[in-house]
Amino acid sequence: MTGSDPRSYGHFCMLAKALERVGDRWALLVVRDLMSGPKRFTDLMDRMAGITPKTLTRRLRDLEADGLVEADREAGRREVWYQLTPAGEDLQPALEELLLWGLRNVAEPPRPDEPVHPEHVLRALQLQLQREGVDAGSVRWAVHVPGTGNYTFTGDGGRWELRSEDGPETTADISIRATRSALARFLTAPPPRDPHTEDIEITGTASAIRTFFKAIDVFPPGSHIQRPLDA
Amino acid sequence: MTGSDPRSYGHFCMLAKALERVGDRWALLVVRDLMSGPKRFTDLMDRMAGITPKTLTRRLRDLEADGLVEADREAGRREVWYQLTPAGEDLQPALEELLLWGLRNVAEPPRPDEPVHPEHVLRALQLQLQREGVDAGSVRWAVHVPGTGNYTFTGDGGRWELRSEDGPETTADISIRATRSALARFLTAPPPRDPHTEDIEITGTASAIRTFFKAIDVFPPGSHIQRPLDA
DNA sequence: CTGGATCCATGATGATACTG
DNA sequence: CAGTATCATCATGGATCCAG
Repeated sequence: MTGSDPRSYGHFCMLAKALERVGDRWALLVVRDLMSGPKRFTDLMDRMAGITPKTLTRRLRDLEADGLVEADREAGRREVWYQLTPAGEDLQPALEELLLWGLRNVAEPPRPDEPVHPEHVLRALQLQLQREGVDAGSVRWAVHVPGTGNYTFTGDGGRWELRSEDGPETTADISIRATRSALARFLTAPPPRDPHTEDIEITGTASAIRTFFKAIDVFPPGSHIQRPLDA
Repeated sequence: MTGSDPRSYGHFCMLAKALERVGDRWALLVVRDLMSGPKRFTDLMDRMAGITPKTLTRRLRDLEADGLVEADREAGRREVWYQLTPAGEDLQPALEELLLWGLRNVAEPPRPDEPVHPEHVLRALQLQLQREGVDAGSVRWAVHVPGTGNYTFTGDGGRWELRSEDGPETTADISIRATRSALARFLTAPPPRDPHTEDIEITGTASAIRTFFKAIDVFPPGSHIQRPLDA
């Protein structure tokens, strides 16, 4: 009412001001997908199944105007690359806490028709391992998901990292190969997990595989403590 | 086809699932104001200037359905008290990170007509002191703001707390008395601050007041490191 | 092909007034 | 005190189309 901008809350509260910038529908999901590096318009369209081009355009323009996103439009090049500014990257702690809240409070198994991007599942695993302080020594896990690229999961003394690998497969302690949905089902199922699941292939030394299974026992959260019995 | 609920993102991503529950407009501001204790409908209306009763009702019903908020409707009593469930309280880390992001990235001084609630400003100060690890020993500051109640700010070895005081004024090292907007202007102005500002009254020993001013030098963020000099 | 824009439908939100 | 009712507006979704 007071503010010239109807989308403003008009409160002198930094949470309200934060939400004025990232509170719109899809906004934080755009930031999430740009967190792993610059992307093109169609890259973002692919990852965010369900968004319309109109809405994505609007979100990118808003985020750009608020200084969270930067568009690289090089002359003579077709593609437009969107990337986060420092202010955008600075949202990482908030995104992590929101993701962990979702992990703790709305953990539902994936529905059969629900699109799954490996990066989102692996990111959840990484944050949970980090949060629980799981220390599996110095390990390196390669994850291969046909159609969405390869990921490398590394742990070193309680510190975990997730990287997307564009190049050829690198050496790793274990190698996991699965479809998108199989990976999601495997990781979201409560322990104990079956090392010989049909639809997922894990290779490596028996010792490395045991280390892997022991580490991911903390995922999903609460599963190693207790399981509520319902759907 | 994909989602029976049109408000669902339809992604298997815990951040998306979190945003399905707290991503609606005003939702996180409701959670914010319930974080300091149970409130009535009109309490929330007062704090969230600009929300319409229809929208507040809708948000409370949604949050209740999602298990974040609980309504106490005692028979024979007019008032309805809303409070957070454990899942709702569990949002505190996420709210704190979002607030700190706002503090770091959109720090604007309050506009003259902008309603200010002391709790929001003091909460920002608390989080910043905590985040910066400021240790002022064991201190107790009383804040009196006519019309919005009293607050007690306590610090003990790097750990800071903010409480709303319903009862009479308790003993404290210093006592701050100001209007809403004066308090906001005082705290959001970059240091060095003037201990003898006209529109704010600070009482206590000279030593205690020095401790106070030194502690709040970290607020707002970045102000104690460097100030951009333009023009 | 990428990176959008346009048209239309609908649901969410805002403004204002009123009620059990 | 705690909402509901009504109307207006805006953001978003769905589908299609277009320019470089």
